[in-house]
Amino acid sequence: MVTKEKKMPSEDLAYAGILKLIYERKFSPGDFLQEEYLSHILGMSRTPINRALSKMNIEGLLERKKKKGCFIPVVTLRDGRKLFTLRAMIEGQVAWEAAQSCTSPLMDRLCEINRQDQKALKDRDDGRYYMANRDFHFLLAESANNRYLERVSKQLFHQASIYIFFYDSFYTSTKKSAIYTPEQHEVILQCIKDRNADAARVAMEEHIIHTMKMFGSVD
Amino acid sequence: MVTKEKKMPSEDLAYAGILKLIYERKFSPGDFLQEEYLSHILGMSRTPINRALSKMNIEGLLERKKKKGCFIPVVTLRDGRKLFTLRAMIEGQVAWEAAQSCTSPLMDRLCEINRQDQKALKDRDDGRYYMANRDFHFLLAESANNRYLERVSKQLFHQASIYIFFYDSFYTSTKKSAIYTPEQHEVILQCIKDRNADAARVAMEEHIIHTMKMFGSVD
DNA sequence: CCATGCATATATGCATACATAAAAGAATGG
DNA sequence: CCATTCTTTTATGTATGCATATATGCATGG
Repeated sequence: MVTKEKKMPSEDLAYAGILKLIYERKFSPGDFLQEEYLSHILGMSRTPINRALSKMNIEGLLERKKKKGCFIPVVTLRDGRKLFTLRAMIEGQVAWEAAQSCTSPLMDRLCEINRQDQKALKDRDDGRYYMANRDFHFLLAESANNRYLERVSKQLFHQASIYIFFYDSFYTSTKKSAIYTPEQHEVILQCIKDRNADAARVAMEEHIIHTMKMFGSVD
Repeated sequence: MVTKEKKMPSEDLAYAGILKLIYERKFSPGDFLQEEYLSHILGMSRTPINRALSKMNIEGLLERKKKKGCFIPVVTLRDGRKLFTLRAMIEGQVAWEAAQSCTSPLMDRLCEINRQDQKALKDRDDGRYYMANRDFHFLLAESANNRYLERVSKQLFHQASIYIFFYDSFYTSTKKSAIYTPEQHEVILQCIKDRNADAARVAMEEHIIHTMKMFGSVD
């Protein structure tokens, strides 16, 4: 056979599937995610669904009440500002450390991802744009060569997605917040390429705060 | 009946039980934690054990290999320094925010915990000392009134425990690193009481770095 | 004697049945 | 007519049996 499709574990499929449902806006803040329903939709038993939901809960993507189930978090703009302020701090540190330890092949991949980002934005393909943006922040987190910082950075990104998916779309346009993203990413990459760690930190902090202001300015 | 024991969910009992086994040093770095063995020891089925292990894995307390199981992480001093540097940053921020939002009743509880801390240290009761120390950092994390910062702070504390439990005992004495802890906690509390956020941050950063240096100075 | 392939053992991944707790609704008493 | 309590409903929590992937050891061939 030509295709070398490795059979993915059901738990991972469940995680990806539920995440997909969330960012296709099949649920709203406060909505209840029933295990049986999800297991029916995704074509598997409750076990991997439950484990995926647990993971999302611990990562902060979902609220969970004992013996009740999982819910899409109802978040306030005030909380959102706290999250993005923390993200600015953490991802600023990521950029700072990446500027010191990032290798050339990683830089190339980051540039490539940023090109895809730009292309998806041009094509107005929201799904691909989200993926490329996520890939950029995740690969940068990995480039910092610090397992603890990487984990925290990825988790905060996931949590921020809740705001991007819901809040942002209610008050402003996603496109508005995205339109300057690729060029800001470009600036960050240039600082890292120059091994200017302090500048990389500042550029990243500004990028995160800019993203926050897109939905944080409405209350 | 006098005691109002609410029946704890098995998953929580499993989590607490496994954590207890870890900090009673029943396992060493690299050791394999077999689900069936744990379910036998803790007197429950594999299901809650598996869920507790998943939680610990996501929190970074355990390594997990697909279709293999969970292991006590094998960590290096180099990684340890990265972790404690990050903790200094995060808990410094916790202290800073707590200094602005901490209420009087919380302050009283923090002082009370610190007294227990001191007492446990005097009695050379390692278990109670660990619990009191954990309670101090956790309650402070809650005092910051920032759900995201709280989550990150608690997770990093858990991960740091791995170093405290294993590394520290191999090279130095636990008592040595603990002996100045209550008075450092006292300084932090005083800064918070004075609403001096910047001083609270510095005091906390120094406290974390001090803890790190107890085992970070041997390589 | 070493390398490669296969068989077997073992522990996790998954599916399913049942137990249990929380919430909603009905019935009864004030 | 409202409040309280009991019943019923419903979805999660837990236990268990089977499927499956990984690793180990043995056998066989070069």
